[in-house]
Amino acid sequence: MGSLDPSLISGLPVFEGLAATDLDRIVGQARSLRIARDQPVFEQEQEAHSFFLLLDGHVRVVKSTPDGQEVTVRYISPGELMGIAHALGRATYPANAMAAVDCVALAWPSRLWPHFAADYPSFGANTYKVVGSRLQEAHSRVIELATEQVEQRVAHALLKLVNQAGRKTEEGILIDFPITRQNIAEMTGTTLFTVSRLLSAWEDLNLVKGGRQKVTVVAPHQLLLIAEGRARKS
Amino acid sequence: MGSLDPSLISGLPVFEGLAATDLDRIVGQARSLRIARDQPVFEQEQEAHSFFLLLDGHVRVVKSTPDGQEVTVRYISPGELMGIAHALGRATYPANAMAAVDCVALAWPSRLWPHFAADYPSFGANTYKVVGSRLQEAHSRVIELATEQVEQRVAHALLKLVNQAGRKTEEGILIDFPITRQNIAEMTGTTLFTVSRLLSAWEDLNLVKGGRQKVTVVAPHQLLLIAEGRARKS
DNA sequence: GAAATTCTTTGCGCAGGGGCAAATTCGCCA
DNA sequence: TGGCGAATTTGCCCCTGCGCAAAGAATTTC
Repeated sequence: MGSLDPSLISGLPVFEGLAATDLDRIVGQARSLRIARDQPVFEQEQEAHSFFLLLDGHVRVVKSTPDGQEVTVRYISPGELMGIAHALGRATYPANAMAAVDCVALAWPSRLWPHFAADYPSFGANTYKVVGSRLQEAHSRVIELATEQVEQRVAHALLKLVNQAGRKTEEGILIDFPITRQNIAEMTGTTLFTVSRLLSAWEDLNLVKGGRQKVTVVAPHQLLLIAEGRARKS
Repeated sequence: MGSLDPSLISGLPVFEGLAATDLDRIVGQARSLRIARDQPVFEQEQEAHSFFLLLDGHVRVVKSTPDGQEVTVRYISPGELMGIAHALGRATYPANAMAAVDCVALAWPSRLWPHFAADYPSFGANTYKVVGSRLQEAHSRVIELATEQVEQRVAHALLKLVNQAGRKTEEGILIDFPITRQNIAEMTGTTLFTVSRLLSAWEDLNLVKGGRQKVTVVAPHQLLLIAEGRARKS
């Protein structure tokens, strides 16, 4: 067990409303681990032996279809839970999780999950809230996919990324981990070609700035207009 | 309060593991209500005053986008919970629910929800399982929308409907409530025109049998081939 | 029973966006 | 520093599936 600063952890939403001593007991049972970039945190269909709290880095959660296509379910940011299969009533992980950059996480054996939920009601309630809000997110994505054009969806995806992992630079807001056109395509249900074309077009309009495995959003407000389908159609 | 047969209710998954006396206390606090066809059960953005258990009928849950498009989130069948906004940490309903046929439901005031979850742990656990499985369903739909063609998605939708609300007839399996091409389109992110064309084509192949607000699946297995993209592409 | 509504079908046109190939650029590693 | 592999761009083609309009059934209403 490494030397983790509890003050960094106690402020997290997952632990809200938890007594300090309870927090200690929970965190005390975790092991901390480091995951190198491009290494899996857990894998689809594997037995869900652990659940995790990401402390640092970014994790890409991807579902693979039987025929080999991949769909990115979400990106995990620091402070978020992942691999909580047991909170969904599953014994296996529903997706692959890959470290997008070098990461640090806490891990608990899954068998502790029911005890935590029972012994520390606010922890239980908090994690169920997580599941609830992910359900709402998922519904939003269904609606986006069902009603929006590719251009809008890609714009939405960029804005989401920037809000959740944006870092200010002098050029604009940079997505703070390596991300390929293919990755963006997997988030939006399109192809890397179409994403590339869109980014090129937006770069011409000075809305974004591209780069290898890199996107910087220059004009978020304009992008929002596109995302909402309110952009002037040239 | 009407005269409801508790034996019909005690077998439901939501109440699994619940002592008979606890079940009585829960059901005793419900009011039962009848909802006429095409009447709302609850409406998007309304304060979530109640949550419901559908006893009979079918309810269509639809989300409306700001620009007026509608996406069907799911169909509720007898025995299922609906309007459980509070289990998602919401104070308002996230969608519109319309009775697809005349329905009977139980309703509890939402403020009882936390008490139920606390006082009857298996009820709490069961409902969280519901949320968990709906999250998984939602992810499946995201994947379908992101990776499958319209033809596959419509085939999937029909099979889903038939599994959840199919009634055997001499012609095949009939979807047991009125459903329009438009409704199917809203489930699959396409247009009523495309759905109509697909159904016409499938009718020519004797896979389904259409009708006004009616669909009968004649050859589920063939339809499954289409749904999985394994149909011979003529 | 006639009219009005609602749902469905189908033709026609076309654009959004996927697929593929080839060229190019970038970053890394030896 | 030169070369290799991965990521990206772009051109070209074409097909899926949407939009619209108009016509045709099936129901409901008066």
